[in-house]
Parts: sequence; C-alpha cells; structure tokens
Amino acid sequence: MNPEALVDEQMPLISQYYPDPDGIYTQFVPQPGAAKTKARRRRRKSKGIEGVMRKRKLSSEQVKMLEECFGSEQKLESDRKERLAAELGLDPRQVAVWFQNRRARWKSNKLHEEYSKLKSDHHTAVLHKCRLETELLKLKEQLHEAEKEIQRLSDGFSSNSPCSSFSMEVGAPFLGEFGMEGLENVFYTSDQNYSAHGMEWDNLYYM
Amino acid sequence: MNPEALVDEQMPLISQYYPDPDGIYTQFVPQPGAAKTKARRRRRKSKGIEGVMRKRKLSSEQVKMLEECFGSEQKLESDRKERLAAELGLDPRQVAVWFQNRRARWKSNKLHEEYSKLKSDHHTAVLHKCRLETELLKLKEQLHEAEKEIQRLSDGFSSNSPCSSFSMEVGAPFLGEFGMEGLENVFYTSDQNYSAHGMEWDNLYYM
DNA sequence: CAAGAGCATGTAATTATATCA
DNA sequence: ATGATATAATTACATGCTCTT
Repeated sequence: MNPEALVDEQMPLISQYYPDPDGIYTQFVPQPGAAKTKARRRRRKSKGIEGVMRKRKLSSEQVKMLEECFGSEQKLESDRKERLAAELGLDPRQVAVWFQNRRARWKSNKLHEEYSKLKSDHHTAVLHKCRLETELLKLKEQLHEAEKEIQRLSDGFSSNSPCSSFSMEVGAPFLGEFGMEGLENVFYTSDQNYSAHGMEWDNLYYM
Repeated sequence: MNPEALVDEQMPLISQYYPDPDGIYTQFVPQPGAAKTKARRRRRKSKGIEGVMRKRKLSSEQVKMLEECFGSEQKLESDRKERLAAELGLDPRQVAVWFQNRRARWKSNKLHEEYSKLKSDHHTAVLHKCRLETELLKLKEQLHEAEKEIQRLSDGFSSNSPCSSFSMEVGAPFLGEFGMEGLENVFYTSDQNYSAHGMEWDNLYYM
C-alpha cells in the first residue's frame, strides 16, 4: 500500500534563511489592549524540541497586505499567490498556508459570532414567549369571565339566544388542545441557555 | 524596552531526531469514515520552508495514552507530565503542548456542540411562539365575539348590569400593550441565523 | 517585587485526504 | 494518472496573564 519511503533525506541542511525585512524577531507587538504589561523577562533561546529556532510571525506589513487580499477574495489562485509572495518577500508556500489558516480562523470567528447572535435571538424569543404565555392566561381569564357574563345574561331571559352559536364556533376545541401546555415549558426553555453552561467559553469572544 | 536579542543562535544544527516507535511515517491511518481513499502519491521530502523537516505525528499509541490522561484530568501537573513523557518517549515539552492544544480543541468542540443544541432549542422556541401567536389570535377573536355577544345581550335590557365590572377589570390595557406586536417578529427571528453571512468578515477581525 | 510554572490564545507549518482540471 | 488547491486535524511555537513561591 505504501511502497514509497517517506523520508529520503533526513535532516535539515539548513539552506536558506530569509532576510528580516521588518525586524521580525526583535519586533515587539505592544497590543493596545493591555495597559499593565510589565514586559518582564523574555525567553532567551527558545529553541524548539528539534533544537531549531524557526522563523515565525510575519511582519505587520505583510499581514496587512495579506489581510487586504483576503478581504477581497478568500480564495487564492496561483497568480495572485505568486504575485503576493514576490511582493512580500515570502515563499509562495507561506502565502498559501497563510490563506488556509486564515480561512480556518474565519470560520471559527464566524461560529463565535453566530453563536452570540443566536443566543441573543433565543433569549429574545424566550422572553417574548413568556409574555405571550402571560397574555394568553389573561385572555383566557377574560374569556372565562365573558362566558360567565354571557351565561348570567342569557340565563335571566330567553334560553336559546345566538349565544349557542358563539360557544360552538370558537369554544372548547382550541382551549382543549393547548390548555396550559405552554406554561410548563416557559421557564424550562428560558433557563436552558442562559445561566447553564458552567464552563468558561461562553464569554470569551467579543469582536 | 527589549534589550534582549531573541535569536542568539541561528539556524538549525539538527541535533536530535526521534526514534520512530511506531512507524509514524509509514503508518497509514485508515479512517473509518472514508471508503474511497486512493492514497496516492506521498510527499517525499517535506522539508519545510526553512529547510527543516519536523513535526512528526505522534503515534496512535501515544495519542491513545494522552487521550486517556486527558479524559481523567484536563490539567497537567509537573508530575504527571514527566511521567507521561517518560512513558511515551516524548519530550515533556511535547506533552505540555499536546495538552494545551487538546484543551483548545475541546473548547472548540464544545462550542460546536452548544451551537447545535442552542439552534435546535431556538427552533423549538420559535415554533412554540408561533403556536402561541395563533392561539392568541383565536382567543382574541373569541373574546371579541363574546364581547359582542355581551353587548348584544345587555343592549336589549337594562344598561347597568355587572357587565361593567367585567370590562374594567381585564379589558383594554393588556390588549393595547401587546396587540399584534408578536407576529411581526416570528419569522424574522427564525430566519436570522440561517443563510445570512454575506461578506462582512473583512472588518470583523483584527481587534 | 521578581522569577517561574502553567494556561489561554493566536499563529505558522505539516500531515492526511478529497476534489478537480 | 498528475499536480494544484482545499479542508480538517495536528504539532509546535510565541506571547501575555495569573498565580505561586
């Protein structure tokens, strides 16, 4: 099934390394968000498990460019890839990888976004449902009162007034079908996604 | 702010590479899901952009072990880390990294899960809301009929019957407050998170 | 306060498959 | 069948925060 040896030359003979157009390694990224950074000791050698120190982090220039491109088109044709790579002094492969990762990130962000949206929609819906339940109860009570009133009024006099047509028309069936059914679920559903999930991830995103 | 040079030794002098306890490279992973895999050509040299070859997959044995540990406890104390690392023939650092990545993955999965759950809850709630709206309409109609009936009945006779106490008690205010308000939102909310995501993602990132 | 350990998060890069021209 | 690109999952690294000693 797999005749090919996967490794036919073993370890790196470091060939090339890139110019550092932007002080990638020495470049600090003072995030505007953190005010109390104390910028303490930095790791000094950070050689990885393989004993190699690798280049990481694209420069902010590069990222900006890439983001722009990504904004206009998530996909990446060879053309653009080559062009971009040349323009940014990157390996085309890196550009491809960047786009792939960016798409993944995009999906993840979208999920978070959609989740919050859905959550708030749900909350709204549940609140609304509660109000409806309440209103429904009131209405039922009103109706009951009205029926009693009708009963009272018609009892006092002739007994075969159009009253009968009323209670046949819109009476019991509906009430029977739904009854109080709603109320049992109101709080159940409203609690469900609100205070429940005891874990963390619920408030970790805000974009 | 950053007196320290981050790089004090530059490129890889490949030092160590790992024993291959499990035929990592030759090991095929016949995923139970994919039936029509054709397993074509394999990468042969895979040296990275920097000319370094790295990142071997952990063997399935190792992963299995790690998963077990993770299952019993997501966090990882030095003890366990060292022990595990020794047991699996891995660098303790790798074990730590694995756990970090695993926790991240766990959160991501959790989010997916919660999202589906919430979505179906929302769907249910919206359906319920629809039914309530419908029932409400019916009830209002009934009530209206009843009131007409009462009107009719009381018109024919004395004009100051207890009827007044009824309409004061549970009459207009509630109906006025809610009215038809509900129906406008029912379908709106249900559509919202379904087909939308247009093309805004370019500005939702980069915080 | 400072040095360290562990963790969360973001990001780069690799591996494994799938799909398509 | 080949090669390029895509997605998903992984492995690893960088950085900042928090808590402990």
